[in-house]
Amino acid sequence: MKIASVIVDVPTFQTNKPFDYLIPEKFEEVIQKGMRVIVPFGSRKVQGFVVELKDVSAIEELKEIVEPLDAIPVLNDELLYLGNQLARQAFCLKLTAYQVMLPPALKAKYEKYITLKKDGLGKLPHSLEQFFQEKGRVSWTEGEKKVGSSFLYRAVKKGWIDVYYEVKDKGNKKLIEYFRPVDDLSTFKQKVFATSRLGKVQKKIIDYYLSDFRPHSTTELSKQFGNVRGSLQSLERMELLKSESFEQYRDPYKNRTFTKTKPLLLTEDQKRAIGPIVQTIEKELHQVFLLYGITGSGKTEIYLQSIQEVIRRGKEAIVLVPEISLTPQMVERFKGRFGDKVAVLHSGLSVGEKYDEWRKVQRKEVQVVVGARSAIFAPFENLGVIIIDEEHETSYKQEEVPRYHARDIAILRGKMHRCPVVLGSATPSLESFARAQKGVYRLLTLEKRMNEKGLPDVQIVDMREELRTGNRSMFSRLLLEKIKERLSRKEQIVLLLNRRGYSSFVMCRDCGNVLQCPNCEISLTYHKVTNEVKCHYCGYEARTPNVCPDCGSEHIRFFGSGTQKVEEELGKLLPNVRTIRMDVDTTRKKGAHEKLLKAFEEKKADILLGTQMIAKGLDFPNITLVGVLTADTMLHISDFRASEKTFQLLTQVSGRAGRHELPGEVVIQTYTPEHYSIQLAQKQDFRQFYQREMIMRKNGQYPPFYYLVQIQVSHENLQLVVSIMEKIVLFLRSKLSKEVLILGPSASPIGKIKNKYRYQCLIKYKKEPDLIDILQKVQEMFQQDQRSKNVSISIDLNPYTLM
DNA sequence: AGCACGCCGACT
DNA sequence: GTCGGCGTGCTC
Repeated sequence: MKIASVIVDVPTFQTNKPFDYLIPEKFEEVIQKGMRVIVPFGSRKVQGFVVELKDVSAIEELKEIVEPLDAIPVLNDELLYLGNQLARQAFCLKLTAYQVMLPPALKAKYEKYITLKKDGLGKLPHSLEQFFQEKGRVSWTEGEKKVGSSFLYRAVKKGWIDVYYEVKDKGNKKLIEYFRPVDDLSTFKQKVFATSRLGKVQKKIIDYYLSDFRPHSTTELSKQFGNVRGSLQSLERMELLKSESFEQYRDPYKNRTFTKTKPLLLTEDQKRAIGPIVQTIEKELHQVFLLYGITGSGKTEIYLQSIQEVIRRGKEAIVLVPEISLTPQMVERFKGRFGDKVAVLHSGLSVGEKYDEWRKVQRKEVQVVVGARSAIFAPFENLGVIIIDEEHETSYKQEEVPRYHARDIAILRGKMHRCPVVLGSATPSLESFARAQKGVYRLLTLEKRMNEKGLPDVQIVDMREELRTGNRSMFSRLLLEKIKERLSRKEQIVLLLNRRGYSSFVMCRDCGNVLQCPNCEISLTYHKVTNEVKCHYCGYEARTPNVCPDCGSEHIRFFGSGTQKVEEELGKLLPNVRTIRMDVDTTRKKGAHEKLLKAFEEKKADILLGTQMIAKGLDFPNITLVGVLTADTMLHISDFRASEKTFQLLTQVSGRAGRHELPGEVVIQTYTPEHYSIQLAQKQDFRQFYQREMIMRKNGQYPPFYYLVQIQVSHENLQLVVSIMEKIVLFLRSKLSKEVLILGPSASPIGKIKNKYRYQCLIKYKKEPDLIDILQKVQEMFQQDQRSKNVSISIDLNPYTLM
């Protein structure tokens, strides 16, 4: 095995295949499949993944691998297989697939350097030459700043300077440096005695060691005596002390203690549900379960006890939760039960923290991973169960390039490990429930709430009626009255509004002109605090104009209400009310989400006002009222899942009220009270909603009756976009079967984003065995355009947003 | 991605 | 006649 096939870190389709390299003799024992290596590629050095070892290559002249980057492969055989599968189904590069499966810390960084050649002596500007004298080499960016890139290019041509690349090995592991005495105490004393001269600081350090004879960390010593690095190094040279480094994990939960919990006694309902799961774990069978349990019915306890069984058998478990509900509360439940057997992976962690948590898995120091979508790639090798909580959540589908669904990966892994996959939800996705009905998944149900409490009382308020009777505020009389009632009882309230900012659009009352983003086909949102209008798609910001830019009229008005406006209106109606606002704007900073929730938990506010991010996971005993300000905002977007999403959101948010001793109430305000998704959310009747919605989907030829593929082309040039899209559709029509429905080409619902026009087509199909290969061809056919003209063609299997 | 090579128009 | 723009092809 002297040759390694390597996928290089060059993100283009042209290089999306293995390149062969010779393994130098000194690394023959070291280099394995799945490791990262540095290889020469053209004129530079790049990172790569070894995907195969072999003895012969079709290529005549091979270059040698420079060096390995890992001691243990970062991708095991299963992950390599998953990566290839992912690349195929998500139409992405193998490289990209490997990268999403790994923590971002392992992604290579490159730095371009220049060095001075003999011929360049005296030819460069002073500022640059000085640099060379000081450091010997200069980073390209630094040099560029000094003398400009064109000069540098010329200097390279003239042979004055050399350019080379370095793969930056980021010291990812956090090391703690210790100094320990070289000898035992008596030898140490003798040596000290024999040493003729000791500096002042050195003496202090020696005394410290004499009083406490054990290793001390550099940080500890520095705290005592100031900056002592130099002195310590001298002592090391005198062979009194010796430095040692230990790796230390960055523990995001280090200052938290978790109260140990014991398995709870299961209700009859729960026992019935967990039985089949445990059986499949015991028999080592693959089976997908849909655990349908109403809010508060104790799904988490079933997860916990299934995992317990898995751990007992020496196996491992992955638990996926939606990012947003990965709150301390959730983490606490798992850490409380399984202690340090748990690693946590979510986007709130720093790059280093993620890397450390990931490595705990790699080194088999933990048996459980709780995490968001990408945690499905946790490198366990002996999985006993995979759990996906809130299975219906759209955040399990990655909307960027590798467009994968965590559920699909979970099932793939479940098959390979012969273990169950448990999908849990109070409002399952239609797709999953339909599969359960067909027997593809096995349905398990929890129909009762654990505490035997009834579901909260839900009331619907017709806002048209409110308008007719002269109430033009955002709050119906009923909701306002109930808010006041809770305030006087010192109970807490959650208000949901699905729109951030102040108002959703700005319109001129004279000419009807709506302020639009200059780069996107989207109306601008008014933010009062900064008096700006913003585009939530491209980030465009501008001062709010005083007059209409179209007709010059001063009658510019704001329509629709966002969280900012509601907050303001609340302040006017109830002057002393304490409100916490939670939306993308207030939770941008790291840890802000957590902090706001904590403040609410500690009753520092009466009302929690937020967008859908508050709908999940919070479980505070004092919440007795949930208000949904406008239930219809989501209903009218052009999305075949609009009703489903509305039903899910209303049901989920209703579940926030009255989870404990105090009974809960929910008020839903709407302009379309007759709509079935609102009516059935009131009754919390999932099954009936399912029946109704399935009829709609069947008529509309949507999932779960048809599978969907979205192909989207975007570019600055509209003609180009249209012509490519047309060619694609023509090609598809010629290749796909007659039963397939191809819709389009048509402009995307948002026809332009960031100055790029967007066109799309939709494929609806039931069975199309060659589909992936045909779509792969589409990708290939337009490779040239994608590269040279910068056209982007995205193919999305089972898309979740059709915007 | 980065780089070389080749072709073309524009300018010293 | 040379400089520099871009389209194309190649990197084991």
